[in-house]
Formats: sequence, structure tokens, C-alpha cells
Amino acid sequence: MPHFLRAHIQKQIPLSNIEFEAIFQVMQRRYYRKKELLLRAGEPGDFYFFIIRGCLRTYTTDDRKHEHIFHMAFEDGWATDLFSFISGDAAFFSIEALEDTEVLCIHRDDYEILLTTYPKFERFFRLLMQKAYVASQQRTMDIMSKSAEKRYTELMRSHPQLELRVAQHHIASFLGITPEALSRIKRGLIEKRRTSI
Amino acid sequence: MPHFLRAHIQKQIPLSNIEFEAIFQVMQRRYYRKKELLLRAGEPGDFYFFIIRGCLRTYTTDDRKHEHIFHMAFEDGWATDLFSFISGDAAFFSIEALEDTEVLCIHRDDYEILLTTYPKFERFFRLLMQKAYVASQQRTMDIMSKSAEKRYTELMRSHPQLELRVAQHHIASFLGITPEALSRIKRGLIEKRRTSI
DNA sequence: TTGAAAACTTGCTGAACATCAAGAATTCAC
DNA sequence: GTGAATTCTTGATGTTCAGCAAGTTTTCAA
Repeated sequence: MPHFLRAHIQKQIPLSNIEFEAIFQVMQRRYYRKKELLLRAGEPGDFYFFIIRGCLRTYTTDDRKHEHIFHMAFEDGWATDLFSFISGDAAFFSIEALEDTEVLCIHRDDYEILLTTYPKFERFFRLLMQKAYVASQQRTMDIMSKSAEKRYTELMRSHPQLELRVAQHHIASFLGITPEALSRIKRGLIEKRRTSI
Repeated sequence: MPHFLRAHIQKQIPLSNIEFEAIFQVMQRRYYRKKELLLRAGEPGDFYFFIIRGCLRTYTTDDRKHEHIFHMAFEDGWATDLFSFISGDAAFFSIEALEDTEVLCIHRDDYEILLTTYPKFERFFRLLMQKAYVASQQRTMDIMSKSAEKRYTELMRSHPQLELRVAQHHIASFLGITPEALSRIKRGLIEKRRTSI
């Protein structure tokens, strides 16, 4: 599996063998079963997870026991509670495997050492953070300015594989609506298509 | 004004004179009048703005001509359309001065050169991105899981200075609601306090 | 394979907030 | 200082989506 990580990093920056060895040595390989938690809200989120195979959801549970999915990640993606990862404080998010999932994970301490030792990784993670921040911005603005139906159709267009791999109530949670609302939106879209043909 | 920027950076990382000179040399000082645009959506966002004095709002205008504020920044804060800044593509956000504002701004090209030349700045901006991303995460989750009233009271608690410097309809837009809705929320809170005393 | 659990759908009702319109208060430019 | 523009408030009404309950379909584990 090392080559997956290497290929992933080299999409952003060139990497020498020495540098790759440095990161690969501190990344632990782990396996999680479907429905298993990688992180429980309230506990410290000590690891940054890189997904080799499978799927993770990052979510919160509010005071009314309702879950809200912030992020879903697949192969070649990353997941963590970033606040907890950088501070060591209690995590706000939980992370759950939506499929049997294989990850490489790096501990906060190793991350700090790696980045101060190798400027290349400082650069790599700066680029990663920039992209994640841009994606989060876009998500915030979508929720503020677009209807649930529009968010759903755009998500299906940009990530058609989601429907195949993720339960509908998780997609609803990611969109910020209830499963019932999503069910009705889908019916509405089918109606629309039927009457316009 | 150099010392403002230097103090700001040194909150995160130590800085030599040479390094500070390197960044200060490529940061242009600019002044904007209240209501003036620093960036217009659709044009490329070539600069990253550091605020010395004043206040900026970063917002979008949707297809129904409604504005949605993504971010407000004050002294010691940064503002840009990050996607446009890193890609050179058309900006999604506009940026407007809410007060007479004085900034130091760095051009995309200088930013790239600075970060590849000085790993310290790679680190500084990595830390800046991390914090911005965490804040954006929190904002997304607040909008998804909290009522407008709760978001308002929490915002006033965490940023009491906002009410003094920013028009109420801008606060409403930042909260993701209409000015009318915020006006009613405020009345409701006063009612609550009155009846509970 | 089958029974239980989970996921999805549907109808009904309600809450939160948007929209529109109009008046009151405040701010701003000259 | 004064009129115009902007901002804030309030009321009436509408839309979107949440909440709840019950039925159906699908998935999963023994």
C-alpha cells in the first residue's frame, strides 16, 4: 500500500525516497469494520487518517441526539477532527467507517516532527489545508444560499458514486436535511421529469 | 505599520529580520474607503489582504441578487477569495470595506515565491489555513445544527464588538438570515429577559 | 432461509424563517 | 441643519423543511 500514499502526495509535490520513507515510517496501517468508530466525540483525536480503501463519515451529535455529517471521505482522501488533532483537546466530531476501511494514520506528535523536519511536508499539508478550506467555504455558502433540492442535484452531479456507496439517510444528513425531506425531494424530481417528457 | 504585521506573524512563529524584510517588501500598503470593493466577484482575486485598520466583509451575491456574507475580518485578520487567489480563476466572492480600511496585501506570484523561498512562511500559512479551516468547519456545523437565535446569541457572546462596528443587516447576512428575522429575534430576546425578571 | 433490524416512503401537522409592504428611526451628504 | 437615503421594525402571509407516526421495502445475521 505504500505506493498509494506516495502517488497521492506526488500529485501535489515531488518527493525523494528519503522523504517518502520518513512519512511512511510514521504512518500506521489500520483496519476498521463497517460501523466501527475511528474517533469518538469528547475524546482526543490523536490521528490524521489517510484512506487506502473504504469510506469514512465525520459527524457531530447535537443536544437532541441528531447527527450532522460534516464530511465524507473515500480512497485517496483524508479525515480527522482537525481542531482536536492540532490542539489535543477533546474532539467535537466523531468519525465512523461506512464500509470496511483500511487507513494509514499519523499521530499528532509525528506530524509535528515530520513537518518541522521536512519543509516539503509543511508545503504538502499547507496545500491540503488550502484545498480543504476552499471546499468547506463552498459548502457553507451552498447551505446558506441554495435550496435542499439544488444542493442534492448538484451533489449527485459532482459525486455520482455517492448514491452507490452511501445510505440515503447519510446523504440527507450531509445535505443538512432529514431523510424524509430527501425522500420527498427525490420523488419531486421524478415527478418533474415525468411531466416534462 | 510594519510592526503590526511582524507582531501578528510572531504570534505563530519566530521570525528573523531577513525573513521579515522578505515578506514586508512584497506587501503593498493600500487604503480603501468605506463601501469600496477590494475584489469584485467574477474578476481574479490576485491578492491576500492583511488588515491593519478597519473591517472587511467577504460575500457572494446569488441569482436572486441576495447577498450572503461568508466572513468578516478586522484588524490583525486576513481576507481573500482563497480559491481565486491560489488558482487565478474568477473569484466567487466579493470583498467590501465596511469602514475606511488600511491593508497590506500580497500578490499571488509573490506569495508563491515567498513560500518556496522561505519554509518559515510555508509554515506560517499552513498554520493560518488550519485555523481558518477549523473556523469554517465550526461555522458550517453551527448553520446545520443550531437555530438562528442560538447562533446570534453565541456570536454576540464571542464577538461583542460586532454590534458596535457592523450594521445589523450585515450581522443577519453573516448568520444566514434576513434582517427582518434578526430584528424579530432581538425583540424575542428582550421579551424573554423582561418576563424572566 | 427467515426473522429482526434498518432504511425508505408517505401523509399529516407544525415550526422556523422568507417575503412583501409600509412606517419609524437613524445616518449621511451637502 | 435639513432633506434624502439607508437602516430598522412590525404585521400579514407564504414556503421550506422538521417532526411524528405508520406502513413498506431492503438488508443482515444467525
